Amino acid sequence: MSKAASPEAAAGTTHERVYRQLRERILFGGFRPGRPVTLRGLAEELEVSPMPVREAVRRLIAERALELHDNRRVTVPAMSKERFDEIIFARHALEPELAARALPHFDRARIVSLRVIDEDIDACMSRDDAEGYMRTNHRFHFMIYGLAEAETLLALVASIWLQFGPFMRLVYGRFGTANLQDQHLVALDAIERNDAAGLRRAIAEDIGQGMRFIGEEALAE
Amino acid sequence: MSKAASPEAAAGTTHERVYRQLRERILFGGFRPGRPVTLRGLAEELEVSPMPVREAVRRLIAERALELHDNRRVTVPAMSKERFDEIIFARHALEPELAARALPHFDRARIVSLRVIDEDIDACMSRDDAEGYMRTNHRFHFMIYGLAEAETLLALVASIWLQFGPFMRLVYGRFGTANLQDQHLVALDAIERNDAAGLRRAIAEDIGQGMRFIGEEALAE
DNA sequence: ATCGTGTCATTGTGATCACAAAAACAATTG
DNA sequence: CAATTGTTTTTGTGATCACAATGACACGAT
Repeated sequence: MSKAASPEAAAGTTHERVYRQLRERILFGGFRPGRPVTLRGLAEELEVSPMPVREAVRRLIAERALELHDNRRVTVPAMSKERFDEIIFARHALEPELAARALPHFDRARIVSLRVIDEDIDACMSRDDAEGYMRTNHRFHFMIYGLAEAETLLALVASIWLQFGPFMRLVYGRFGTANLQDQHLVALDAIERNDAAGLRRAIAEDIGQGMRFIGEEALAE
Repeated sequence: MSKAASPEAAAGTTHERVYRQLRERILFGGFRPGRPVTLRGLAEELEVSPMPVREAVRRLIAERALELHDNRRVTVPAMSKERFDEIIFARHALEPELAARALPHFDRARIVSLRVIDEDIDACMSRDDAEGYMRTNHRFHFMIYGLAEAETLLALVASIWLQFGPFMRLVYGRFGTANLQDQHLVALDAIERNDAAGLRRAIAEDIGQGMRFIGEEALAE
């Protein structure tokens, strides 16, 4: 058993732990786009030496979750209309497929926990809990995608989520989450009916609607 | 002007140079899949200290061009039928779109140089020059994709190419490139006719045919 | 011969230091 | 007061060292 583990190999190292912490912050809104991120600053904050931070940051730069400017300064990338458009396209191109591939691997227990997650999402939305909404929404999608047994595609999608995470947070923080609709019930029904085409449509619809809301609110041209 | 450059920021650093060298090797067949890659070994070979190699390797791991096992050993990942299938899907999902987006940015000069590249490809194929074929084929595709002005999508595709590069090389080295067909002329004609749908089809066809050849030869189940 | 066992070399990881470039700040000038 | 210059601090980069874990290898027992 010397093969790399699915989520991540070489677990237990410091830079792995740092990587996860930074990743969480990026996904769920710990960083504000444009604000510079310093190695020593993070190191002190996370109480580790600058070294593992360097490796974690370098990795996040490669995943396009952070951006290295030619001043050698590192920031969370700002969103542009063009970039946002590319992200929407990539999500539409990959995520419905991932969901469809996950379909055969669902069982009763997984569907139940997916419904529980969805209820959490609704709860967060109604109490306008932006971070909670993002966390549970992320969990909902990646619980599905993770069942697809398609690591390569999953990695692509994970990288994409890292890229619009901070921006999404910004929008929800400004405009609230209360007037979002829950599109996930349609997906859940499709899963229970084992309806691949329906699931694809539901995921695509969820992406289109959620991203349209964000785009219209924050990227008005 | 403090924005990051398109291809890469912080150019001129040692780890950037090392990164490019390793990337070249991976794309065009310097490494054999499964063979372990050591930091100190590469450092000595490239005549740099282990430090920049560490950063470059970490970055390539994040791009899934290298794989970090839980023994903490780094290798070029082996190809599997499942992974290959995911790669084909992702290429079909992204590359035709990139080509279509590049279409408005073509001019006479670019079309000419694209034809020149295509002639080089044919030359390499007929003399069974596997590495030359891969280099020119890569240049052909990324000259098109690079015109799309879609950095986010381009990065996804670049990562995918890094993942099947070493495997492709293995196949061509074993079975030769002589019996490949040139599918690029169809694409070139579509570009000249400004025919987006036709270009999409041509790129998709090129992917399907090339990958099918590789898959059938090397991944017979 | 084959399997265990102990030794030794090699590896990735993390810490620390040195340095040059960049940014932040202060003093000075118009 | 605004803009500019000069100084100081902070930053990323690269080098080197220490260390624990892993792999390679030779030796010996069954």
